[in-house]
Amino acid sequence: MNREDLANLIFPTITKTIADYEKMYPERNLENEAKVTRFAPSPTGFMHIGHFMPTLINYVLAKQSNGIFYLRNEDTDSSREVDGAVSYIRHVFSHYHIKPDEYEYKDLNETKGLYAPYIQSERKEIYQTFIKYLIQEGKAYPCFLTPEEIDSIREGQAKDKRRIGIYGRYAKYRDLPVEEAMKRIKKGEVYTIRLKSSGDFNRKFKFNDLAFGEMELPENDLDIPIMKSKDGLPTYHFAHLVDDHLMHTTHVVRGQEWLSSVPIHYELFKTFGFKMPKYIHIPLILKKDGESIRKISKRLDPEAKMSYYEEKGYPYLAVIEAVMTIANSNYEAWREGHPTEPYTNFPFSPKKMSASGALFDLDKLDNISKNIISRMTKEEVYEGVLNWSKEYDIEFYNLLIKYKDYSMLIYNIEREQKKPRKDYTYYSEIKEKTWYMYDEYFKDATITFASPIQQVKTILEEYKTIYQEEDLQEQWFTKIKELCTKLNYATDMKAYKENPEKYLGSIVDVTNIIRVALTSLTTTPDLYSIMKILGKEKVLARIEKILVK
RNA sequence: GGCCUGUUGGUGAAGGGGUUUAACACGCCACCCUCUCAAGGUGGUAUUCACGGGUUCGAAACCCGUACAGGCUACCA
Repeated sequence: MNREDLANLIFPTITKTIADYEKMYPERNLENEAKVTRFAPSPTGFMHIGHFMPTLINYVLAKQSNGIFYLRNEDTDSSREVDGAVSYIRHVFSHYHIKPDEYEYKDLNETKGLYAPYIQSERKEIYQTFIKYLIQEGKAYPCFLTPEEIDSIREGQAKDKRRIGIYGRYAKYRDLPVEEAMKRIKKGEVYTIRLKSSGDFNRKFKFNDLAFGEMELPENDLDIPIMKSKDGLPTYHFAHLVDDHLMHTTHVVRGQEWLSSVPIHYELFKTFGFKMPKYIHIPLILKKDGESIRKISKRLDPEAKMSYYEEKGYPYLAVIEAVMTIANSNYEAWREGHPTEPYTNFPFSPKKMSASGALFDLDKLDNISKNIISRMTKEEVYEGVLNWSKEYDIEFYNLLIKYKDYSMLIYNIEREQKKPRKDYTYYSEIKEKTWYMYDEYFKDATITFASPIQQVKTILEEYKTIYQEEDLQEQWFTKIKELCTKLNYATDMKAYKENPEKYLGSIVDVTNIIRVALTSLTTTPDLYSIMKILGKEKVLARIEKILVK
């Protein structure tokens, strides 16, 4: 009886070798500097902003180096799996125009890429081949510790203030004779496979993280589980080793919470003699909660969910720009110098990444978004609102379809100029800011004036007589001033403020009466533009409606 | 408890020993412009870089300690 027999007892159906798989998944044929990156989520919840940042960085790194960005589904924990998590990722990717070069969508029966399967639960045999090798080499062993035993070990360690985990003398089964192990397995005892660690916790090794720089970490000496008893699937650490080796990942971009697992990964790669990918650990996105700061939470913070941004109707690029700004401190400066280049051209530098967690600033996002919308053409704005309303406001959507050109005129107010208006922050806001332009909504508006109704009527009566649709802006404004003079309103605020008792009011009162009559609101974009778009018929009808009351 | 990482305004941050009386952007405030908004313009907004020591002619920057925050410490990823 030897380790070979033990390996065969545990994995009777595994006949391939590691070399076989390395042949099946050969080196990628890419340029020298090309980076191979991946987004490898576990489908245990819906994608949130904390996933989005690493996704973007991975994507940018691959794109700008003519490399490969692939999607891998890390579904090794079936008990925590959430329905729809994978299709939601697909949705987010398509919403943000992120196209993975390789992926596997089981529900669509769609696979792309030569390193498939990209779903971990379908790679069981591959992992087991690697584990079998370890057993043969005596570098892994079946462990018969029960959960209860492990709990009591942990309790004991905590009580004695010792390091917690299965290592050294706590690793009860690491030196169990092969015969004994086989006997127990044959008897049907439940076991997990653990790595037989050769590390020494008191020894340090040097590790270079591309974001954090060089650091010294203690070697791993934990006999970590690499295969679960329940279904023979590997744990995260082991799957990471196998997949990133076979898929030839060059750069792993992941959240900082993984930094403390590096010693495990280091040992795993060393054990097999595989080259480690480069690591870029990125800061967490945090949230201020009263006085304290914590990791952003899907449960507590609506803005953590990717759906938040879609529902509000931020242009997809606004969210990307905002995240890039957090990810790399010199992104904004680069953007200023390259206003029209795709963000994927940004020379991303891991060294320029902050090492501490960052609060996600929604004000900044709003500002970025406003700027992006202000630089769009009227057609692009229309497209944006249309797509948004199709999902979230079907009534408005129908109106937009009906009044396409008319709506675009509204979006074009003060747009085609050097410094365009910036009043739309996101698409969901546009209806709130333009509804009065549509009779369908305006008919139900309540109209109240700040000035006495007699004054209102006088002004509107007079205005009706001077209003000419074809007037140019300057002509229109001259007429307004003449009207002011005629009715004893000051034509400019300075004059009015100096002698308020001399006048009935100022030009502001006059224009605001017209504004309210036409829109029901006291704040709108330029009145002249609004009237141009409404057209003579609507303008007069809306004025008449007030006069007859 | 152990290990790891961090700490510069309200936010993201630049800066890695003297050119910093701390850049830039967002926010906020004030004023200007103005038919109301949105913009735009001008200016203000950290008595000083978590704290305490040290090194130095000189420290936000280098060293040590402390505090605080976060992460990990699962047959979760």
